[in-house]
Amino acid sequence: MLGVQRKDHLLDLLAREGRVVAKEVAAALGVSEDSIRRDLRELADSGLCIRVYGGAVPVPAADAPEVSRRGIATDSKERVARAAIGLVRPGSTIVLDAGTTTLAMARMLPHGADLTVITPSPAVALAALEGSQARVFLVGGELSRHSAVAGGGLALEAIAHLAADVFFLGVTGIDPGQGLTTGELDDAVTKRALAARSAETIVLASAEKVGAVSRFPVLDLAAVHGVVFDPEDASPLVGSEWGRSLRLA
Amino acid sequence: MLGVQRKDHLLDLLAREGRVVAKEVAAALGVSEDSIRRDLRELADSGLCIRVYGGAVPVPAADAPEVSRRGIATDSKERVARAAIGLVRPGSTIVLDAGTTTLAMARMLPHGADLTVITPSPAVALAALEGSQARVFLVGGELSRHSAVAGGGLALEAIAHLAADVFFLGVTGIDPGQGLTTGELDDAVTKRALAARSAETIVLASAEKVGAVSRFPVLDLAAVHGVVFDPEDASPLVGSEWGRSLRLA
DNA sequence: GTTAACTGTGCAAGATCGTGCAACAACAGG
DNA sequence: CCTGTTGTTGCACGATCTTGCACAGTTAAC
Repeated sequence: MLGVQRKDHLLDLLAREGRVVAKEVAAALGVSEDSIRRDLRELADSGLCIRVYGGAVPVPAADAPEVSRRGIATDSKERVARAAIGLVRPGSTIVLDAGTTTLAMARMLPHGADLTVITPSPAVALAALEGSQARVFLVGGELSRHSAVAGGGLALEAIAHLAADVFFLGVTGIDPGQGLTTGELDDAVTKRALAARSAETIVLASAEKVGAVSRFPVLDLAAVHGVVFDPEDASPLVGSEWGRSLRLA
Repeated sequence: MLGVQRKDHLLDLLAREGRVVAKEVAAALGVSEDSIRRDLRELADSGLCIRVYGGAVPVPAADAPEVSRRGIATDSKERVARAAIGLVRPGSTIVLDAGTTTLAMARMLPHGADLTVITPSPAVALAALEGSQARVFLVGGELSRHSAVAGGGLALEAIAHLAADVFFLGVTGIDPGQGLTTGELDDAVTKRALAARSAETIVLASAEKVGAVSRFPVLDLAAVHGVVFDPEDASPLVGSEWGRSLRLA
């Protein structure tokens, strides 16, 4: 029995029965449990299954990479994107962050506005190229598996040589106390670098972000020049003095 | 027993049983395991099988949904992509050019092969990220409006700092006299830079490219290490001495 | 808290791999 | 017919990989 056949069999079992018990498979295939455990470990390392005590289970759909969530935009994100589009000045150079809100923005870019778009997100880049006449610059780097955005040293090097008028920043948390936060460390670094090379930074604040806090800090609220809230967001934070001051900042 | 007969038999076994064990076949055919191993190695180098410890397995078919969507009769680009996938060695770093053939390759990348993928195409990058476990590096730069591929100074600078094992090159023309050609000047420059940073360059030659000539030269045929033709391409060029020598180059 | 099952690691035996080498056959040119 | 060349084949050998076992640490269950 070839090693690859064993792994195929394991993946097959995983798909058909939703679980694999190391002991059972070892007995069924006539190999030692050690080999099965080794196989499961390797499959888990490749992200093809999840190791659990006694065997393994398939990768849950919820953990699927963000790429598959592409295209789903809540109404709130659409409204924020539309509002942000109003801030795009003809002839300017803008940076569009990765994320569903900026992806929505990329699809709404005005025609004939002589825009230059810079983005670290391949999805946003393609949307901007297809949906507008803008020149599109793609920031290179290693793509994060979770949010499909370029980051790392290569990206920082490229960003250091760029300059833009407005940076439309997407984050996962916007909180009066904790400031702007995101779920990936590398992503936070890239966002800061983009902000540093832009004359203005504007945060896109769809409803579910307001009041939320993620793991890694990106910027202080004082460092941004504006926040675009969802005009229909009824959150008390948006209506508060905090929200108002940010909106006008 | 002639060498070609042995290889035919191996391919037959591969197709019928889904695997080949070197030891078994050697005993069955009455030749040494070395010869079988040599055959399998050559078949693997041609992309006709995948070498594994103990024997070999067939090249994995394209993803099931893909097949069902497009029917059994995949087009020339799909067949070339499939054949090229067989040349991707586990653990290696590959460059995937922009184009529909390389896009098909990105969708077929083997799981759990510990690959690193470098590409100047956002569409290829997203496909690779979505369909495999590979690390994906995106080459930045200005996106050409025609083929959505990064190019220009930024791209060249980024490419200069990369290195890869194999570059899967897509062009629009492959001609014995004119060599490899493409329709955009900037694109040709990018392709050359990628080839210069890769240990090997392999050209993807779907049927409609063979014998065609485009405006801008990319490389001489002598500069590439292999050409993947469509196995079902009946063009006289492919069967000619020219096609054969390239195929084996 | 105790017990049994499970896990990762180190290790040694065996299988397999790639390479270099020599023997041999097939072939072209003189 | 002879000879040099080329290509194939089997063998030897060191390197690498896989596998099962032992053992100690960890986890789940009772």
